[in-house]
Amino acid sequence: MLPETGFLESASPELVALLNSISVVLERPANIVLFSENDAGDALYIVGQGAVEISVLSEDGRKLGLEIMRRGSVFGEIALFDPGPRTATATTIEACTLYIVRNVDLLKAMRDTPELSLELLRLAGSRMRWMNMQLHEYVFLALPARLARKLLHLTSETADATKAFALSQSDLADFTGATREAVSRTLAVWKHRGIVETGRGKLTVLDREALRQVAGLDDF
Amino acid sequence: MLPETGFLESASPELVALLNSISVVLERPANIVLFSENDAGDALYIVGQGAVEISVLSEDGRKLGLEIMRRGSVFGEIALFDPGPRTATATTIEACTLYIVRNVDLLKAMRDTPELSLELLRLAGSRMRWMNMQLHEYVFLALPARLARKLLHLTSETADATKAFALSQSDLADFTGATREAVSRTLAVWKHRGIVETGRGKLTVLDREALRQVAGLDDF
DNA sequence: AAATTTATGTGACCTGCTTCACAGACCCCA
DNA sequence: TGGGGTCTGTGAAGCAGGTCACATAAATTT
Repeated sequence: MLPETGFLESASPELVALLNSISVVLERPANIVLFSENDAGDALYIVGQGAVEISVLSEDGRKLGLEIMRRGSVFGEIALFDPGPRTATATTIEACTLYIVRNVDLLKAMRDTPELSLELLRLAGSRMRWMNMQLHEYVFLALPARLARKLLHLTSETADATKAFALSQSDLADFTGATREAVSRTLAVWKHRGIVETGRGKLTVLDREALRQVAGLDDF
Repeated sequence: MLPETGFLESASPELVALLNSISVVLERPANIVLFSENDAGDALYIVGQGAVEISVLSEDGRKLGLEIMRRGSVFGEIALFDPGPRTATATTIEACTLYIVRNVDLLKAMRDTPELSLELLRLAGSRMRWMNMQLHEYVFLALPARLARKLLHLTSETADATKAFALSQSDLADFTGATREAVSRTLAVWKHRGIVETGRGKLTVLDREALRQVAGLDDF
């Protein structure tokens, strides 16, 4: 059974029922590449359990992490809308239960039930807004602000915000498009100010308000 | 009558007919803001004649130019898929003939004719691919490569590639996310190598192959 | 518990781009 | 024909972040 969080929370019962009927369950261990940039793609994924990292790669091997998808998140849907190569790479970072929907099955259903298309267009629109925000942040913000935003975002989903979350500084560097050293130095300053606490491979946010300030999210 | 270039070239006769029947013609002089980031948006635009610049702005007034839309281009469609604030600003840079399609009209038609939804989803998908490319270029490429790509892209649409095209260095700076000075220095090097020729407010590409090399588009 | 591996902290230097400053060049129009 | 904008070219200095090079510390293996 599909989860009822994330995009599916706001989806109609009809769409959820449809997805349940045409999706295939897939179990995957951690650290498996689900698909890579430029692969031919013909299916979208829904996360049931676990976590999947979405990233883009440069020719010379650099990586930019975009998002961590958890229970209820939908990804890989560009291939549904416009068949062609994948634009990002998806890798499990925890053992996962995934639901796969092949685009031919979904397109067939959409022809029968136009309402479904409208819901999926809404999904497309929200994904575009999200991509626009990524570009905006990357172009206009310096490293400290980008890092603060990523930390706020990535820790917002854990129920207990004070709990440490598991990402190394190298991972954070990938997610902010910076080097590990630069992240380390920035975190050192914040640690000194009591904003965060760091440990090997984990990090705890102590003062979200201060981070929001660094991120430029307080002045409006 | 709508143009039959750009997205509409690959659209079905049914969709073109529909758009013709529900669109409203709008004439606008140059240098008019059609809509701004964060405006409420409820319509998409199709360019009949002229040119429209799509850009995003930062809080502190900086601007990043994304694209110049010409005959046949469709823009402003995020508001169609997912009603909400505009994610970019659209400004005429030449006098324009535009066709406006209100999203309520289009959504109504889509409910009746599911095939139309599939075509619009394809539009959504291609726009996502394009945004992904923008992010990719901005994150992984240094100024010279970004500038080279923008020049190649912006001059690819003119039939005669050797003809000068009209953009100042400040405009190019906005389109590459750099300063006017940095653009000027880069162009000076290229001019010296015979790759481009510059004039006040205009520029001619003499050696597209050399630009492609700088852009990193030749090694594969 | 020693040895190996992997993550973190930090100094020193380098570089690409920004910022500031100004000098010329072009263009419009009085 | 000349005078005030608006572009363009270029120098000098500053700086954020990258690169390189280790030192240390925490986990993992043997």
